[in-house]
Amino acid sequence: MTRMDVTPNLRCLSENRAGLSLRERKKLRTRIAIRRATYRLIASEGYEATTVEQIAEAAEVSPSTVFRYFPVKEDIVLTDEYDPVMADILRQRPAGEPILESLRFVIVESLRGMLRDQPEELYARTRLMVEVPSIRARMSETMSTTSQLLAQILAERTGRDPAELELRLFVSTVIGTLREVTIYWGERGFEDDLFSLIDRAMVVLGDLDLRD
Amino acid sequence: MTRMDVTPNLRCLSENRAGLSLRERKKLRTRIAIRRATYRLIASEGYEATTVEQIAEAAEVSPSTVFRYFPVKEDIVLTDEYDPVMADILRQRPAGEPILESLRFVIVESLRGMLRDQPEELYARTRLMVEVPSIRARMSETMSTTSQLLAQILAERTGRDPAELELRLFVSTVIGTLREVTIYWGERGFEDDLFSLIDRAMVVLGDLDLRD
DNA sequence: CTTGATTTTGAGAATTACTTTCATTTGATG
DNA sequence: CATCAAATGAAAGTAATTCTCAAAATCAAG
Repeated sequence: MTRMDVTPNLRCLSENRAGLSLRERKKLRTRIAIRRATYRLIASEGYEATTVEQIAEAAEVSPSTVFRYFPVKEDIVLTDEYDPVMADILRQRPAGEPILESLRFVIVESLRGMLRDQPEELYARTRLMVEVPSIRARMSETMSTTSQLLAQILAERTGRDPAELELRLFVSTVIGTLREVTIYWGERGFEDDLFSLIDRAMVVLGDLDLRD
Repeated sequence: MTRMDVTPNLRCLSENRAGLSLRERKKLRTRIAIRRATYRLIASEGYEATTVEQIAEAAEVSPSTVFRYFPVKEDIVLTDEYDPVMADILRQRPAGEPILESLRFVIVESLRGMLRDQPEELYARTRLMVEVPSIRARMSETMSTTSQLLAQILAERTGRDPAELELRLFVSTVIGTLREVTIYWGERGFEDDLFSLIDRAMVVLGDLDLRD
């Protein structure tokens, strides 16, 4: 809800404490504390075995507060603030650039950002995506939201109808590919170079393009 | 668990009562009763508002039994027996056929079958997919299983490694497209012709193909 | 058709995610 | 400091899901 007013810094995300009121900073701290506690507990106990009560205790807040910040347990682990980042990157792409290329750029840049800022979180999240079906499922939902957002932006840029089937399919295919690549990467223990995998994926997408 | 021994008839699925023991037939009847009761209740009360207890009562079984048949509430609504059907259709495709064409055929034929055998269920399910996020999420998971199954078959046919990234991406893209098209279809109140939508989707996928 | 083995079912208790409500605390502000 | 609005915690409630165990149904032999 309050996410809109924070212009996201492409560099460091959850550290963005500049110019926030005491209240806001406290909220941010709580949010981070909950997430940290969760990742810690999950790492030692596993996802299912970690109850919200434990998380609350570890983060030194009440269970109600946890639910206030993250309505669904899975959200704690997969809510990321990268949607607006991706949106920004996409908006900065030249209008004439082929759509596939724009999306590739967005994906690569976002991943690069995540790997730079919070690599551990990216690994942890990917691991969860591979291991916990409910998280994987929810992640797909998240990505489908991302997909809609990007489609919206591309619609503006190309003057298409954002609801147009073809555009939706195009974007969701690319995002779906990102999902698959990430899972593949995680399944094989992060041994491959993520960006090489993305390159291979792009080859498969080949000259997928929107025609008129 | 017992699903493997039933060679699925391409014509009528849940009616396949031939040569089953009393026990098996009874189980099948229970399964169908639960599903029917669920769809009925959902139609009048909505998905979230329908509790498993109500379902159990309506189907005249105990809640435990419901959970024994469908471990997760969502399963009642989205478990379908079409995976083996799709697999069979795919296996019958000529080895030389382009993969995309094979998959298109599988999709079109399966949908045709569903529309013929249980159109109401297809509509109901699609409606749920559009309206209930948790179902949509789970449906994606289901489709990803389907996707793996089909990839496996295609791997055998083409002599590829079933775990190969490119193959996985290819199949999951096509299945993901089916998902999107179905949602699109449902969002617009089933006004479009489903098969025309699929044709349009195939145009977007264009000459997506696996190269070596 | 009776008996004993096997399967399926139902009853009930326990866990846990999630919701809702309300009183209390805390930061923002004049 | 006094006041208002937002944030928190406490507590009770709902519903999904799991587990356990005993009763009932089916099956396979004799």
